[in-house]
Amino acid sequence: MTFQDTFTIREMCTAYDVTPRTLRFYEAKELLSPVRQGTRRLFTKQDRARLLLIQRGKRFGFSLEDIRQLLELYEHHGTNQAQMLRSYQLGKDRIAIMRAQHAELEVAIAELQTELSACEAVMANLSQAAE
Amino acid sequence: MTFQDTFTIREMCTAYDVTPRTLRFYEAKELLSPVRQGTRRLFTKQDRARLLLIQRGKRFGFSLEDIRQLLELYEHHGTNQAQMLRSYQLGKDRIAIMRAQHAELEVAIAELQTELSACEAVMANLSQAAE
DNA sequence: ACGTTACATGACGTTAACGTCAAGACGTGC
DNA sequence: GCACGTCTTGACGTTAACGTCATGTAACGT
Repeated sequence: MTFQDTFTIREMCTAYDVTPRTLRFYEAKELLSPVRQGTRRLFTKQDRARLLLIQRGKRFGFSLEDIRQLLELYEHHGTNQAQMLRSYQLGKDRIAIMRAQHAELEVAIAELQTELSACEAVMANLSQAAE
Repeated sequence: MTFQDTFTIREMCTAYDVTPRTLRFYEAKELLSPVRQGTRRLFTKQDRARLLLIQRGKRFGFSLEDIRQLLELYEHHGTNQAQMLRSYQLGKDRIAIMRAQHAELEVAIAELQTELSACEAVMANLSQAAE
């Protein structure tokens, strides 16, 4: 009784809230590499980790191609030195972008909060005037 | 000698690094509302502020439609009460998303930094082995 | 008056990231 | 052994956010 720690495509879909089409699309774009049992896909633990990174990257506004290149960085197994240096540089650039984004988000959040507070003040006045 | 604080489309493009097509597109989508001098567009100070918010929103991965609705919040001038309440709620939702994104970014940055450090270690070994 | 820019409005093309549908293979219960 | 559900591979459709012409006009220098 060998216990294979793999998910079928349907299991993946319910677990990560995506469609089969999306998973096949990601495979075509070389973001995932499920193994095959006959003709069917079986998604490994690695695929699941990758999918989490993909979804996170998307929330940050990265393109799938951006993400694909970043994934290489997270798996410098069979990569040669030149390849590794490239993805390292790419990671460096990306982390700089993310730091900038992080700082900018703070500003944006503060500004939006100010707007919301102003909005609340106006609405308080309105409801008071209605009495 | 009246000094109009407006930009032509070309001035906007060079100032904000966008194309004329982009500005016209934003106008069509009601994100900008330049005044007209005859047939030509003149972008006001308000348009410039809006454009900055648009570009920032895009960096956060928001769609133009998301941004358009947020812009309404920043200008509750002629809006009625119902309209105001809606954009207020929308702002509430959005700021929650942004806060989550902010927290998630910290994690992602830390993880990526770990990868980069590991990468540096490997590369240091390689260059040492080459001696 | 006239050629040169700068701008205008369509209208069609493009890319990313999937959605949707058609047609076939594959295992599973009965 | 066959109906059924789940999977497969194409292939074409769709939406967002513009790019890229083609064609026309309006101001401006000479």
